[in-house]
Amino acid sequence: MGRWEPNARGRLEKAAIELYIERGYEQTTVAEIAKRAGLTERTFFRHFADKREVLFWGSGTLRDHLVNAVAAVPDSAAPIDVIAGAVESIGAIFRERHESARRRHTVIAANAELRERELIKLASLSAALADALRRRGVTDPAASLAAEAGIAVFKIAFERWIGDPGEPDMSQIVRESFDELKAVAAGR
Amino acid sequence: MGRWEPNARGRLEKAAIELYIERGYEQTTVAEIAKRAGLTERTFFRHFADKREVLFWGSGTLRDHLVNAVAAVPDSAAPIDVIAGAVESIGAIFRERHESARRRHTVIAANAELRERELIKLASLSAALADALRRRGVTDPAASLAAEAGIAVFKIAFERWIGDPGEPDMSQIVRESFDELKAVAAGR
DNA sequence: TACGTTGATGACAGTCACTGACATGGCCGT
DNA sequence: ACGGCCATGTCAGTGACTGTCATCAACGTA
Repeated sequence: MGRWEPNARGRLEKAAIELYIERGYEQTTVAEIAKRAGLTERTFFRHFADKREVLFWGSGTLRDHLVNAVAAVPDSAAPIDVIAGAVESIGAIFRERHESARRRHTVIAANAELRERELIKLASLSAALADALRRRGVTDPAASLAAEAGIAVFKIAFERWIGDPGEPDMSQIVRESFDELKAVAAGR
Repeated sequence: MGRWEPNARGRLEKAAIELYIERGYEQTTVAEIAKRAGLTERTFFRHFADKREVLFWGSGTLRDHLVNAVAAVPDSAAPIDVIAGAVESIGAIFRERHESARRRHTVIAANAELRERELIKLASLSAALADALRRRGVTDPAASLAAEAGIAVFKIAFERWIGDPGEPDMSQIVRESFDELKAVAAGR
């Protein structure tokens, strides 16, 4: 048996999310999170760069998934369809997590600092998508525009998915939203 | 003559920008800003909600301008062209401010907190544009998508304008970028 | 002219996010 | 058995931000 309980990071994450839900993000101190996890404040900051990051550290996985998904699309596809395919494939990741995603989204939506952090994470997804397109030979500004538009679609599709308890498949909503984008951009 | 020097807010803003450029945002304390402006730290926080906001309080003006510009476009225009017209009209505001915009952008780009704040300000512009479209009868998700796409174009056009010292007219770049977006969305 | 009100600022103590430096003590390889 | 490793604890900071009360010129009003 170890000197310490295992999975310190996981305990901190669980404690933080519980407290953010119970009493709100601003009303929760890092000392309280650490105490509930049986650790000290200093240890919290060894695992997470700041009080917000505990809700966002998983976004690296999402970025890697998107980049791999872009690489998997056939070379013949147009940039916007490469992006659409990659964003659609995210649906599988979220399939079993509708309820936890909804809870997390509620916490984030209630606080401006957390919304800021969410936006910069989405911007980093966009930057990664644009990079992946450039590696396929797509030039700027088309690469940046396709990536930004794709993330815009993702944001809107995600909110619709969160708001619809009966729809487990985000991919479907993403597809519809890309079609809407194409219609809007065509001036309809 | 007043009890205090006039234009406290303006002095604070000037001092803050100078210091952010001279030694960087993180290396500048609010106490130093206040001292250079001949005021106290407490007074800084009466004029600006936080240390970042001093670079962003002007964004309300931009939002109002965009909303008015949307209202000024003929009813017959498609949503994406309404947004394009509104975003193009921003060019006039920036025409004489190429150099100060570039300096400000350099400061923001160098710091993650400031980039976060910039993103949430852009998101609030997007929300305002979507509202303005809804008031014209455009329904969701078309309104949100057109607004998000428009802000995405603005971000990209703005960076190109900043990077091109010989191009004083952002409107031209915005127009080209909207055309690129339309081409990308059409699968080209 | 006296006087009460207002509003921007100062002074000051306090909370909390975050950091650097050093100490502790099981674990693991030799 | 020993010695270094590493996750954690401890502690003393710094700096952003807030609440509260004091100050005092300006201004309106009697």
